[in-house]
Amino acid sequence: MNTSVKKVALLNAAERLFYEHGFRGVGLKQIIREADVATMTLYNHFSSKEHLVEEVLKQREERYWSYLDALVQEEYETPFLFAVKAHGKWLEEESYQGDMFLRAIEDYAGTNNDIENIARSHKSRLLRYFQTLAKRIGEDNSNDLAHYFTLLLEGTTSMTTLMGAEKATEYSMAMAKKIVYSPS
Amino acid sequence: MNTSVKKVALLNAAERLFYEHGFRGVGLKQIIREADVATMTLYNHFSSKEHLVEEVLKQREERYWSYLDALVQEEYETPFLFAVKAHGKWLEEESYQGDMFLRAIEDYAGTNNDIENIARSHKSRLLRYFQTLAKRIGEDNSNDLAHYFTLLLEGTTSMTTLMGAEKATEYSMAMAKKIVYSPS
DNA sequence: CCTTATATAGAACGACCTTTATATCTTAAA
DNA sequence: TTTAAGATATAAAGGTCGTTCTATATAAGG
Repeated sequence: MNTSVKKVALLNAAERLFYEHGFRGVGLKQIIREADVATMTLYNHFSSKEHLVEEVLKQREERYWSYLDALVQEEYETPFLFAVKAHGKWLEEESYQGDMFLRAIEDYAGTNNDIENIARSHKSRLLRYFQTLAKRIGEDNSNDLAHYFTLLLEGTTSMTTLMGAEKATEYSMAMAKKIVYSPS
Repeated sequence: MNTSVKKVALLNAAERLFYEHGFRGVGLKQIIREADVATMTLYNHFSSKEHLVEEVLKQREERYWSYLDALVQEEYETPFLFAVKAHGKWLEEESYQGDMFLRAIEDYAGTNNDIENIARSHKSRLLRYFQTLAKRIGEDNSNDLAHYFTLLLEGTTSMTTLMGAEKATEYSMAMAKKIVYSPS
């Protein structure tokens, strides 16, 4: 048994609470209570709150890419549009209120470099993902295209906070089509 | 003298610090120190930290619209593109690291409705602004267009955190042109 | 059986937080 | 000159925070 059931409970409770109320808006006491775990159990698995934040971010990144990969590979014809749609589904199910990684960057910038770097690396991976897609298509301005879609997904996430994932995705899909089927 | 010099110092210090480290990442002690003010002076002007947050948001909203209005009216021909550019300038000068209103919504959702409502009303005002512009143009799908540009600005703000305002604005301007000059 | 890992409850620590209280000082208008 | 408002310094209350400590319990593996 590599990962204990208690550690999983802690990570899940922490991810949910951090996402709902922000990293600084949640105390360890609350996490411990909701994970139904003793104080020292937390400190046996994570050496500090900030290390817990790091692990939560890593877990969320993994979940995000698993979710996206699984969906995107269903449809291979128009990977760009499908990525937008898949991201929209992720927002609907798991990200109704902003982006945890962006918040981590903002909350810990200049305070905790480890946390900030983990969050930033997730974001650069998103850009790299679109760059790979764009090159495969063989566009001449593939780097620009990748940036457009990164910006589009970021915008959709923000809009989700304002009007829900369904409407946000509806608009971002329409924009995505304009971008894909538009002369460069 | 309607607003005292100390109150202004408090609001400015608070806005800067809240923006840099988040509402919960800054204590009143730090705000008081950097505003060079006594504790009771803060409580003479603001009845609590959360009320201070409200006033900071109101001040920032005013500054944002003053900034945008002043610039947009310089060029009246293509108001959409110019709004994107003006927003980019705002990002460059005052918003290098995410959006304060979005953070307020996320940090205080379910905790403080007053703060959340102030932040949300700023966002709905942004949408209304674009709706007005779109109607003036006389597009048939003016409501969609307004949403596209709201999403575009939100995306640009997020991208600024990731790669700076200059590059973010460069890409969002290119996207804006594709959207404006694209068949509906 | 013994060891080791994992878990438990509960108290306590010092630091920091927001807020209130008290008492003094400046200043400008009435 | 008196008065009232604004600002000051200092202290402390009351709470929460992250973290550590102690001491005990359980269960699986060698």
